[in-house]
Amino acid sequence: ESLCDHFHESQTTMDPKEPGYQAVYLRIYKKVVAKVKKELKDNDLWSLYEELELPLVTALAEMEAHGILVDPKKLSVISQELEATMEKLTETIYAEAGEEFNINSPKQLGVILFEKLGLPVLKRTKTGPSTSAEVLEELSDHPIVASVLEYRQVAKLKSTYTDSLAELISPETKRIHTTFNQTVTATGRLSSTHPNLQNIPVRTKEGRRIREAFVAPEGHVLLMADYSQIELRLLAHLSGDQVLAEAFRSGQDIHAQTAAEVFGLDLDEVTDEERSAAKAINFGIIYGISSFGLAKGINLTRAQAQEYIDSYFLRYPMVKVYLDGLVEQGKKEGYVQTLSKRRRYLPNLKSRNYALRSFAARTAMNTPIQGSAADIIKLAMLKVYRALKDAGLKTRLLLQVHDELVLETPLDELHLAAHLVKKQMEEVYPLDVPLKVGVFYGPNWRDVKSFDYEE
DNA sequence: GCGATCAGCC
DNA sequence: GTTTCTGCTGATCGCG
Repeated sequence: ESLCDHFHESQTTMDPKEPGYQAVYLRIYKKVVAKVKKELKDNDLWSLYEELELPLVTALAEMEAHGILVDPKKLSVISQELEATMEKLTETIYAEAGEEFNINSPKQLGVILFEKLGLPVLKRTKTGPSTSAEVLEELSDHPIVASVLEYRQVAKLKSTYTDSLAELISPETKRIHTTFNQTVTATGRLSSTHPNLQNIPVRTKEGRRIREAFVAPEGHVLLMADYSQIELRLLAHLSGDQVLAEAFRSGQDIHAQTAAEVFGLDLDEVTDEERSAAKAINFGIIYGISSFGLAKGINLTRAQAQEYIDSYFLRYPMVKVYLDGLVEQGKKEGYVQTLSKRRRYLPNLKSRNYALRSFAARTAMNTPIQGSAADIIKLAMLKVYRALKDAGLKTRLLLQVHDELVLETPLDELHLAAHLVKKQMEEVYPLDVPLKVGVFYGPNWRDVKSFDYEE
Protein backbone atom coordinates (compact mmCIF):
# COMPACT_ATOMS: atom_id res chain seq x y z
CA GLU A 1 0.00 0.00 0.00
CA SER A 2 2.79 2.39 0.85
CA LEU A 3 4.38 1.61 -2.51
CA CYS A 4 1.10 2.32 -4.25
CA ASP A 5 0.82 5.64 -2.43
CA HIS A 6 4.38 6.49 -3.37
CA PHE A 7 3.64 5.60 -6.98
CA HIS A 8 0.49 7.70 -7.02
CA GLU A 9 2.39 10.64 -5.66
CA SER A 10 5.12 10.31 -8.25
CA GLN A 11 2.53 10.03 -10.98
CA THR A 12 0.88 13.28 -10.01
CA THR A 13 3.96 15.26 -9.14
CA MET A 14 6.19 14.16 -12.02
CA ASP A 15 5.78 14.70 -15.72
CA PRO A 16 6.14 11.35 -17.56
CA LYS A 17 8.41 13.12 -20.07
CA GLU A 18 10.67 14.44 -17.33
CA PRO A 19 14.06 12.69 -17.20
CA GLY A 20 14.07 10.36 -14.24
CA TYR A 21 10.35 9.61 -14.31
CA GLN A 22 10.93 6.20 -15.80
CA ALA A 23 13.68 5.48 -13.32
CA VAL A 24 11.33 6.30 -10.46
CA TYR A 25 8.59 4.27 -12.08
CA LEU A 26 10.81 1.24 -12.56
CA ARG A 27 12.24 1.36 -9.04
CA ILE A 28 8.76 1.37 -7.54
CA TYR A 29 7.55 -1.21 -10.04
CA LYS A 30 10.36 -3.62 -9.11
CA LYS A 31 9.52 -3.28 -5.44
CA VAL A 32 5.85 -3.94 -6.11
CA VAL A 33 6.70 -7.00 -8.22
CA ALA A 34 8.87 -8.41 -5.43
CA LYS A 35 6.19 -7.77 -2.86
CA VAL A 36 3.37 -9.33 -4.89
CA LYS A 37 5.58 -12.30 -5.80
CA LYS A 38 6.34 -12.95 -2.16
CA GLU A 39 2.69 -12.70 -1.23
CA LEU A 40 1.73 -15.19 -3.93
CA LYS A 41 4.47 -17.59 -2.83
CA ASP A 42 3.58 -17.21 0.87
CA ASN A 43 -0.02 -18.11 0.03
CA ASP A 44 0.88 -21.07 -2.20
CA LEU A 45 -0.52 -19.23 -5.24
CA TRP A 46 2.65 -18.92 -7.27
CA SER A 47 1.99 -21.90 -9.53
CA LEU A 48 -1.58 -20.74 -10.16
CA TYR A 49 -0.08 -17.48 -11.40
CA GLU A 50 2.92 -18.81 -13.26
CA GLU A 51 1.53 -22.00 -14.74
CA LEU A 52 -2.08 -21.09 -15.36
CA GLU A 53 -3.09 -17.44 -15.35
CA LEU A 54 0.06 -15.99 -16.91
CA PRO A 55 0.30 -18.33 -19.91
CA LEU A 56 -3.46 -18.08 -20.37
CA VAL A 57 -3.01 -14.37 -21.15
CA THR A 58 -1.48 -15.27 -24.52
CA ALA A 59 -4.26 -17.65 -25.45
CA LEU A 60 -6.92 -15.09 -24.49
CA ALA A 61 -5.11 -12.32 -26.38
CA GLU A 62 -5.10 -14.44 -29.52
CA MET A 63 -8.78 -15.23 -29.10
CA GLU A 64 -9.61 -11.55 -28.74
CA ALA A 65 -7.45 -10.51 -31.69
CA HIS A 66 -8.78 -13.23 -33.98
CA GLY A 67 -12.44 -12.56 -33.15
CA ILE A 68 -15.53 -14.45 -34.28
CA LEU A 69 -17.09 -13.89 -37.69
CA VAL A 70 -20.57 -12.36 -37.59
CA ASP A 71 -22.95 -12.06 -40.54
CA PRO A 72 -24.44 -8.54 -40.43
CA LYS A 73 -27.14 -9.45 -42.99
CA LYS A 74 -28.50 -12.14 -40.69
CA LEU A 75 -28.49 -9.75 -37.74
CA SER A 76 -30.30 -7.14 -39.78
CA VAL A 77 -33.01 -9.57 -40.94
CA ILE A 78 -33.58 -10.67 -37.35
CA SER A 79 -33.62 -7.06 -36.19
CA GLN A 80 -36.29 -6.08 -38.73
CA GLU A 81 -38.46 -9.05 -37.77
CA LEU A 82 -38.12 -8.18 -34.10
CA GLU A 83 -38.98 -4.57 -34.90
CA ALA A 84 -42.20 -5.64 -36.66
CA THR A 85 -43.13 -7.92 -33.75
CA MET A 86 -42.50 -5.10 -31.28
CA GLU A 87 -44.73 -2.70 -33.20
CA LYS A 88 -47.59 -5.21 -33.24
CA LEU A 89 -47.19 -5.93 -29.55
CA THR A 90 -47.01 -2.23 -28.74
CA GLU A 91 -50.35 -1.62 -30.51
CA THR A 92 -51.93 -4.60 -28.73
CA ILE A 93 -50.68 -3.44 -25.34
CA TYR A 94 -51.86 0.15 -25.87
CA ALA A 95 -55.30 -1.13 -26.93
CA GLU A 96 -55.57 -3.37 -23.88
CA ALA A 97 -54.39 -0.57 -21.61
CA GLY A 98 -56.69 2.00 -23.20
CA GLU A 99 -53.80 4.48 -23.45
CA GLU A 100 -50.22 4.89 -24.63
CA PHE A 101 -47.34 4.66 -22.16
CA ASN A 102 -43.69 3.63 -22.02
CA ILE A 103 -43.76 -0.15 -21.82
CA ASN A 104 -40.04 -0.14 -21.05
CA SER A 105 -40.63 1.72 -17.81
CA PRO A 106 -41.42 -0.66 -14.93
CA LYS A 107 -42.90 2.31 -13.09
CA GLN A 108 -45.32 3.31 -15.86
CA LEU A 109 -46.15 -0.34 -16.53
CA GLY A 110 -46.91 -0.80 -12.83
CA VAL A 111 -49.39 2.10 -12.89
CA ILE A 112 -51.26 0.49 -15.80
CA LEU A 113 -51.26 -3.06 -14.41
CA PHE A 114 -51.81 -2.49 -10.72
CA GLU A 115 -53.75 0.81 -10.61
CA LYS A 116 -55.67 1.12 -13.85
CA LEU A 117 -56.38 -2.60 -14.40
CA GLY A 118 -56.42 -3.51 -10.72
CA LEU A 119 -54.24 -6.63 -10.99
CA PRO A 120 -53.04 -7.98 -7.62
CA VAL A 121 -49.60 -6.94 -6.32
CA LEU A 122 -47.83 -10.24 -5.63
CA LYS A 123 -44.39 -8.87 -4.82
CA ARG A 124 -42.83 -5.48 -4.18
CA THR A 125 -39.43 -4.02 -4.93
CA LYS A 126 -37.85 -1.24 -2.86
CA THR A 127 -39.55 1.30 -5.10
CA GLY A 128 -42.96 -0.22 -5.79
CA PRO A 129 -44.82 -3.26 -7.14
CA SER A 130 -42.54 -5.68 -8.99
CA THR A 131 -43.17 -6.28 -12.69
CA SER A 132 -40.52 -9.00 -13.06
CA ALA A 133 -41.13 -11.96 -15.36
CA GLU A 134 -41.57 -14.15 -12.28
CA VAL A 135 -44.51 -11.98 -11.15
CA LEU A 136 -45.96 -11.42 -14.62
CA GLU A 137 -46.09 -15.15 -15.28
CA GLU A 138 -48.45 -15.52 -12.33
CA LEU A 139 -50.68 -12.82 -13.86
CA SER A 140 -50.43 -13.94 -17.47
CA ASP A 141 -54.08 -15.02 -17.65
CA HIS A 142 -54.71 -11.35 -18.40
CA PRO A 143 -53.97 -10.79 -22.12
CA ILE A 144 -52.04 -7.55 -21.58
CA VAL A 145 -49.61 -9.34 -19.26
CA ALA A 146 -48.93 -12.09 -21.77
CA SER A 147 -48.24 -9.39 -24.39
CA VAL A 148 -45.92 -7.50 -22.03
CA LEU A 149 -43.91 -10.66 -21.33
CA GLU A 150 -43.50 -11.23 -25.05
CA TYR A 151 -42.67 -7.55 -25.63
CA ARG A 152 -39.97 -7.71 -22.95
CA GLN A 153 -38.36 -10.74 -24.54
CA VAL A 154 -38.37 -9.22 -28.02
CA ALA A 155 -37.17 -5.79 -26.81
CA LYS A 156 -34.30 -7.43 -24.93
CA LEU A 157 -33.21 -9.40 -28.00
CA LYS A 158 -33.36 -6.35 -30.23
CA SER A 159 -31.62 -3.82 -27.99
CA THR A 160 -29.00 -6.06 -26.39
CA TYR A 161 -28.27 -8.48 -29.17
CA THR A 162 -29.16 -7.57 -32.76
CA ASP A 163 -28.63 -3.82 -32.76
CA SER A 164 -25.68 -3.61 -30.36
CA LEU A 165 -23.84 -6.57 -31.82
CA ALA A 166 -24.03 -5.18 -35.34
CA GLU A 167 -22.29 -1.98 -34.20
CA LEU A 168 -19.41 -3.97 -32.78
CA ILE A 169 -18.46 -5.77 -36.00
CA SER A 170 -15.00 -4.54 -36.97
CA PRO A 171 -15.00 -3.00 -40.47
CA GLU A 172 -11.48 -4.39 -40.99
CA THR A 173 -11.93 -7.99 -39.86
CA LYS A 174 -15.73 -8.29 -40.20
CA ARG A 175 -15.49 -9.98 -36.84
CA ILE A 176 -16.52 -9.23 -33.29
CA HIS A 177 -13.60 -8.92 -30.88
CA THR A 178 -14.71 -9.31 -27.28
CA THR A 179 -12.53 -8.57 -24.26
CA PHE A 180 -12.03 -11.41 -21.79
CA ASN A 181 -11.45 -10.09 -18.31
CA GLN A 182 -9.24 -12.34 -16.24
CA THR A 183 -9.35 -10.37 -13.00
CA VAL A 184 -12.91 -9.38 -12.18
CA THR A 185 -14.74 -12.38 -10.76
CA ALA A 186 -14.51 -13.59 -7.19
CA THR A 187 -14.47 -17.26 -8.19
CA GLY A 188 -11.83 -17.32 -10.94
CA ARG A 189 -14.24 -17.42 -13.85
CA LEU A 190 -13.57 -15.24 -16.86
CA SER A 191 -15.97 -12.51 -17.85
CA SER A 192 -16.56 -11.02 -21.29
CA THR A 193 -17.36 -7.43 -22.26
CA HIS A 194 -17.84 -5.19 -25.30
CA PRO A 195 -19.73 -7.25 -26.15
CA ASN A 196 -20.44 -9.91 -23.58
CA LEU A 197 -20.28 -13.07 -25.69
CA GLN A 198 -20.88 -15.27 -22.65
CA ASN A 199 -24.60 -14.49 -22.51
CA ILE A 200 -25.76 -14.92 -26.10
CA PRO A 201 -29.31 -16.37 -25.92
CA VAL A 202 -29.75 -20.14 -26.15
CA ARG A 203 -32.75 -21.02 -23.98
CA THR A 204 -35.64 -20.03 -26.25
CA LYS A 205 -36.15 -20.68 -29.92
CA GLU A 206 -36.49 -16.98 -30.74
CA GLY A 207 -33.38 -16.07 -28.73
CA ARG A 208 -31.34 -18.85 -30.22
CA ARG A 209 -31.77 -17.24 -33.64
CA ILE A 210 -29.09 -14.72 -32.62
CA ARG A 211 -26.58 -17.56 -32.67
CA GLU A 212 -27.27 -18.13 -36.33
CA ALA A 213 -25.43 -14.86 -37.05
CA PHE A 214 -22.20 -16.19 -35.51
CA VAL A 215 -20.69 -18.07 -38.44
CA ALA A 216 -17.62 -19.87 -39.70
CA PRO A 217 -15.79 -18.47 -42.73
CA GLU A 218 -15.80 -20.25 -46.10
CA GLY A 219 -14.30 -23.72 -45.87
CA HIS A 220 -14.56 -23.76 -42.06
CA VAL A 221 -17.01 -24.87 -39.39
CA LEU A 222 -17.56 -23.82 -35.80
CA LEU A 223 -16.61 -26.50 -33.31
CA MET A 224 -18.17 -26.47 -29.84
CA ALA A 225 -17.09 -28.57 -26.91
CA ASP A 226 -18.82 -28.46 -23.56
CA TYR A 227 -18.30 -30.19 -20.24
CA SER A 228 -21.29 -32.23 -19.13
CA GLN A 229 -22.25 -31.54 -15.49
CA ILE A 230 -18.75 -30.41 -14.57
CA GLU A 231 -19.79 -28.80 -11.30
CA LEU A 232 -21.68 -31.86 -10.01
CA ARG A 233 -18.79 -34.08 -11.06
CA LEU A 234 -16.46 -31.81 -9.10
CA LEU A 235 -18.79 -32.06 -6.12
CA ALA A 236 -18.53 -35.87 -6.32
CA HIS A 237 -14.74 -35.62 -6.50
CA LEU A 238 -14.25 -32.96 -3.84
CA SER A 239 -16.68 -34.49 -1.34
CA GLY A 240 -15.58 -38.07 -1.96
CA ASP A 241 -19.23 -39.14 -1.87
CA GLN A 242 -19.22 -42.63 -3.40
CA VAL A 243 -22.96 -42.69 -4.11
CA LEU A 244 -22.65 -39.57 -6.23
CA ALA A 245 -19.37 -40.73 -7.78
CA GLU A 246 -20.90 -44.10 -8.69
CA ALA A 247 -23.83 -42.28 -10.29
CA PHE A 248 -21.42 -40.56 -12.66
CA ARG A 249 -19.40 -43.69 -13.33
CA SER A 250 -22.61 -45.46 -14.37
CA GLY A 251 -23.08 -42.88 -17.12
CA GLN A 252 -26.83 -42.57 -16.52
CA ASP A 253 -28.92 -39.39 -16.40
CA ILE A 254 -27.71 -37.71 -13.18
CA HIS A 255 -30.91 -35.79 -12.37
CA ALA A 256 -33.03 -38.93 -12.80
CA GLN A 257 -30.61 -40.82 -10.54
CA THR A 258 -30.85 -38.07 -7.93
CA ALA A 259 -34.67 -38.29 -8.15
CA ALA A 260 -34.51 -42.04 -7.65
CA GLU A 261 -32.32 -41.62 -4.54
CA VAL A 262 -34.22 -38.71 -3.00
CA PHE A 263 -37.72 -40.09 -3.64
CA GLY A 264 -36.81 -43.74 -3.04
CA LEU A 265 -37.71 -45.02 -6.51
CA ASP A 266 -36.26 -47.27 -9.16
CA LEU A 267 -34.60 -45.34 -11.97
CA ASP A 268 -37.27 -46.37 -14.48
CA GLU A 269 -40.09 -45.18 -12.20
CA VAL A 270 -38.92 -41.55 -12.13
CA THR A 271 -41.43 -39.14 -13.70
CA ASP A 272 -40.51 -35.95 -15.56
CA GLU A 273 -41.78 -33.94 -12.62
CA GLU A 274 -39.60 -35.81 -10.13
CA ARG A 275 -36.59 -35.50 -12.40
CA SER A 276 -37.17 -31.79 -12.73
CA ALA A 277 -37.43 -31.40 -8.93
CA ALA A 278 -34.19 -33.35 -8.54
CA LYS A 279 -32.53 -31.08 -11.09
CA ALA A 280 -33.52 -28.06 -9.00
CA ILE A 281 -32.08 -29.74 -5.91
CA ASN A 282 -28.81 -30.43 -7.74
CA PHE A 283 -28.59 -26.80 -8.82
CA GLY A 284 -29.42 -25.71 -5.30
CA ILE A 285 -26.64 -27.86 -3.85
CA ILE A 286 -24.12 -26.21 -6.17
CA TYR A 287 -25.36 -22.71 -5.34
CA GLY A 288 -25.23 -23.29 -1.60
CA ILE A 289 -28.59 -24.72 -0.72
CA SER A 290 -31.23 -23.05 1.42
CA SER A 291 -34.79 -24.26 1.89
CA PHE A 292 -35.93 -20.73 1.10
CA GLY A 293 -34.14 -20.68 -2.25
CA LEU A 294 -35.20 -24.18 -3.24
CA ALA A 295 -38.83 -23.49 -2.30
CA LYS A 296 -38.83 -20.38 -4.46
CA GLY A 297 -37.19 -22.24 -7.33
CA ILE A 298 -39.78 -25.00 -7.62
CA ASN A 299 -42.89 -23.69 -5.87
CA LEU A 300 -42.78 -25.67 -2.66
CA THR A 301 -43.39 -24.65 0.93
CA ARG A 302 -40.22 -24.12 2.91
CA ALA A 303 -41.03 -27.19 4.97
CA GLN A 304 -41.33 -29.36 1.86
CA ALA A 305 -38.10 -27.94 0.48
CA GLN A 306 -36.37 -28.73 3.77
CA GLU A 307 -37.65 -32.32 3.56
CA TYR A 308 -36.17 -32.67 0.08
CA ILE A 309 -32.85 -31.30 1.28
CA ASP A 310 -32.80 -33.60 4.32
CA SER A 311 -33.63 -36.54 2.10
CA TYR A 312 -30.84 -35.54 -0.35
CA PHE A 313 -28.24 -35.37 2.42
CA LEU A 314 -29.42 -38.71 3.82
CA ARG A 315 -28.66 -40.31 0.43
CA TYR A 316 -25.42 -38.38 -0.18
CA PRO A 317 -23.99 -38.14 3.34
CA MET A 318 -20.47 -37.15 2.32
CA VAL A 319 -21.82 -34.18 0.38
CA LYS A 320 -23.33 -32.89 3.61
CA VAL A 321 -20.06 -33.46 5.51
CA TYR A 322 -18.12 -31.71 2.73
CA LEU A 323 -20.37 -28.64 2.50
CA ASP A 324 -20.51 -28.23 6.30
CA GLY A 325 -16.73 -28.57 6.33
CA LEU A 326 -16.36 -25.74 3.82
CA VAL A 327 -18.31 -23.35 6.03
CA GLU A 328 -16.27 -24.47 9.04
CA GLN A 329 -12.99 -24.05 7.18
CA GLY A 330 -14.11 -20.64 5.94
CA LYS A 331 -14.78 -19.56 9.51
CA LYS A 332 -11.54 -20.97 10.85
CA GLU A 333 -9.13 -19.91 8.10
CA GLY A 334 -11.04 -16.89 6.86
CA TYR A 335 -11.24 -18.18 3.32
CA VAL A 336 -12.24 -21.14 1.12
CA GLN A 337 -10.23 -22.33 -1.87
CA THR A 338 -10.47 -24.08 -5.24
CA LEU A 339 -8.49 -26.98 -6.72
CA SER A 340 -5.77 -24.56 -7.78
CA LYS A 341 -5.62 -22.98 -4.28
CA ARG A 342 -7.36 -19.83 -5.48
CA ARG A 343 -8.83 -18.15 -2.40
CA ARG A 344 -11.99 -16.33 -1.58
CA TYR A 345 -12.04 -14.54 1.75
CA LEU A 346 -15.39 -14.64 3.54
CA PRO A 347 -15.31 -12.44 6.66
CA ASN A 348 -19.10 -12.38 6.76
CA LEU A 349 -19.18 -16.02 7.87
CA LYS A 350 -18.77 -14.48 11.32
CA SER A 351 -21.24 -11.64 10.87
CA ARG A 352 -23.96 -11.16 13.48
CA ASN A 353 -26.29 -10.23 10.61
CA TYR A 354 -28.20 -13.36 9.62
CA ALA A 355 -28.65 -12.36 5.97
CA LEU A 356 -24.96 -11.55 5.50
CA ARG A 357 -23.86 -14.69 7.33
CA SER A 358 -26.19 -16.95 5.32
CA PHE A 359 -25.04 -15.42 2.07
CA ALA A 360 -21.41 -15.99 3.05
CA ALA A 361 -22.19 -19.62 3.95
CA ARG A 362 -23.75 -20.23 0.52
CA THR A 363 -20.74 -18.55 -1.07
CA ALA A 364 -18.43 -20.84 0.93
CA MET A 365 -20.26 -23.83 -0.54
CA ASN A 366 -20.45 -22.51 -4.12
CA THR A 367 -17.00 -20.97 -4.64
CA PRO A 368 -14.86 -24.13 -4.40
CA ILE A 369 -17.18 -25.85 -6.90
CA GLN A 370 -17.65 -23.02 -9.39
CA GLY A 371 -14.05 -21.89 -8.97
CA SER A 372 -12.59 -25.37 -9.46
CA ALA A 373 -14.65 -25.73 -12.64
CA ALA A 374 -13.12 -22.44 -13.77
CA ASP A 375 -9.61 -23.75 -12.93
CA ILE A 376 -10.22 -26.88 -14.98
CA ILE A 377 -11.53 -25.20 -18.09
CA LYS A 378 -8.72 -22.63 -17.99
CA LEU A 379 -6.18 -25.44 -17.81
CA ALA A 380 -8.01 -27.22 -20.63
CA MET A 381 -7.84 -24.05 -22.75
CA LEU A 382 -4.08 -23.95 -22.31
CA LYS A 383 -3.73 -27.62 -23.20
CA VAL A 384 -5.97 -27.27 -26.24
CA TYR A 385 -4.11 -24.13 -27.31
CA ARG A 386 -0.72 -25.84 -27.05
CA ALA A 387 -1.84 -29.13 -28.58
CA LEU A 388 -3.30 -27.35 -31.61
CA LYS A 389 -0.05 -25.47 -32.03
CA ASP A 390 2.09 -28.60 -31.59
CA ALA A 391 -0.02 -30.48 -34.14
CA GLY A 392 0.43 -27.62 -36.61
CA LEU A 393 -3.32 -27.22 -37.03
CA LYS A 394 -5.05 -24.04 -38.16
CA THR A 395 -7.96 -24.59 -35.78
CA ARG A 396 -8.34 -21.59 -33.44
CA LEU A 397 -9.95 -21.03 -30.09
CA LEU A 398 -12.59 -18.30 -30.34
CA LEU A 399 -14.66 -18.20 -27.15
CA GLN A 400 -14.96 -19.63 -23.67
CA VAL A 401 -18.41 -19.70 -22.06
CA HIS A 402 -17.68 -21.05 -18.54
CA ASP A 403 -18.02 -24.77 -19.33
CA GLU A 404 -17.78 -24.60 -23.11
CA LEU A 405 -15.19 -23.76 -25.76
CA VAL A 406 -16.01 -22.47 -29.23
CA LEU A 407 -13.42 -22.97 -31.97
CA GLU A 408 -13.15 -22.39 -35.69
CA THR A 409 -11.73 -25.20 -37.77
CA PRO A 410 -10.96 -25.74 -41.47
CA LEU A 411 -13.22 -28.51 -42.80
CA ASP A 412 -10.27 -30.76 -43.56
CA GLU A 413 -9.12 -30.51 -39.93
CA LEU A 414 -12.49 -31.18 -38.34
CA HIS A 415 -11.84 -34.81 -37.49
CA LEU A 416 -8.40 -34.21 -35.99
CA ALA A 417 -9.42 -31.08 -34.13
CA ALA A 418 -12.59 -32.61 -32.65
CA HIS A 419 -10.67 -35.57 -31.25
CA LEU A 420 -7.84 -33.38 -29.99
CA VAL A 421 -10.18 -30.98 -28.18
CA LYS A 422 -12.25 -33.75 -26.62
CA LYS A 423 -9.16 -35.60 -25.40
CA GLN A 424 -7.45 -32.54 -23.96
CA MET A 425 -10.60 -31.44 -22.17
CA GLU A 426 -11.50 -34.85 -20.77
CA GLU A 427 -7.97 -35.74 -19.65
CA VAL A 428 -7.00 -32.30 -18.40
CA TYR A 429 -7.11 -33.13 -14.70
CA PRO A 430 -8.08 -36.67 -13.73
CA LEU A 431 -10.72 -36.80 -11.01
CA ASP A 432 -12.39 -39.63 -9.09
CA VAL A 433 -15.16 -39.44 -11.70
CA PRO A 434 -14.75 -39.13 -15.45
CA LEU A 435 -15.06 -35.72 -17.12
CA LYS A 436 -17.39 -35.97 -20.10
CA VAL A 437 -17.22 -33.58 -23.05
CA GLY A 438 -19.82 -33.21 -25.78
CA VAL A 439 -18.50 -32.10 -29.16
CA PHE A 440 -20.65 -30.36 -31.79
CA TYR A 441 -20.00 -28.67 -35.10
CA GLY A 442 -21.86 -26.69 -37.74
CA PRO A 443 -21.88 -23.69 -40.09
CA ASN A 444 -23.03 -21.35 -37.30
CA TRP A 445 -23.39 -21.24 -33.52
CA ARG A 446 -27.04 -22.33 -33.62
CA ASP A 447 -27.15 -25.11 -36.17
CA VAL A 448 -24.69 -27.54 -34.69
CA LYS A 449 -24.90 -31.29 -34.56
CA SER A 450 -23.19 -33.84 -32.42
CA PHE A 451 -19.77 -34.99 -33.58
CA ASP A 452 -19.75 -38.77 -33.45
CA TYR A 453 -16.71 -40.93 -32.77
CA GLU A 454 -16.85 -42.60 -36.19
CA GLU A 455 -16.35 -39.26 -37.99
C1' DG B 1 -23.61 9.99 -13.36
C1' DC B 2 -25.71 6.51 -10.75
C1' DG B 3 -28.90 3.29 -8.43
C1' DA B 4 -32.73 0.38 -9.41
C1' DT B 5 -35.01 -2.91 -12.26
C1' DC B 6 -35.08 -6.25 -15.52
C1' DA B 7 -33.16 -9.93 -18.42
C1' DG B 8 -29.55 -12.68 -20.99
C1' DC B 9 -26.00 -16.84 -19.85
C1' DC B 10 -23.53 -20.50 -16.72
C1' DG C 1 -32.13 -12.80 13.78
C1' DT C 2 -36.54 -14.65 9.79
C1' DT C 3 -32.80 -15.14 4.01
C1' DT C 4 -35.02 -13.90 -1.77
C1' DC C 5 -29.92 -20.54 -4.64
C1' DT C 6 -23.72 -19.04 -7.53
C1' DG C 7 -21.18 -15.93 -10.82
C1' DC C 8 -21.40 -12.22 -14.41
C1' DT C 9 -22.79 -7.79 -18.28
C1' DG C 10 -25.82 -4.60 -20.21
C1' DA C 11 -30.11 -1.81 -21.62
C1' DT C 12 -33.26 1.29 -19.87
C1' DC C 13 -35.50 4.42 -16.76
C1' DG C 14 -35.63 8.24 -13.92
C1' DC C 15 -33.73 10.89 -10.13
C1' DG C 16 -30.44 14.48 -8.87
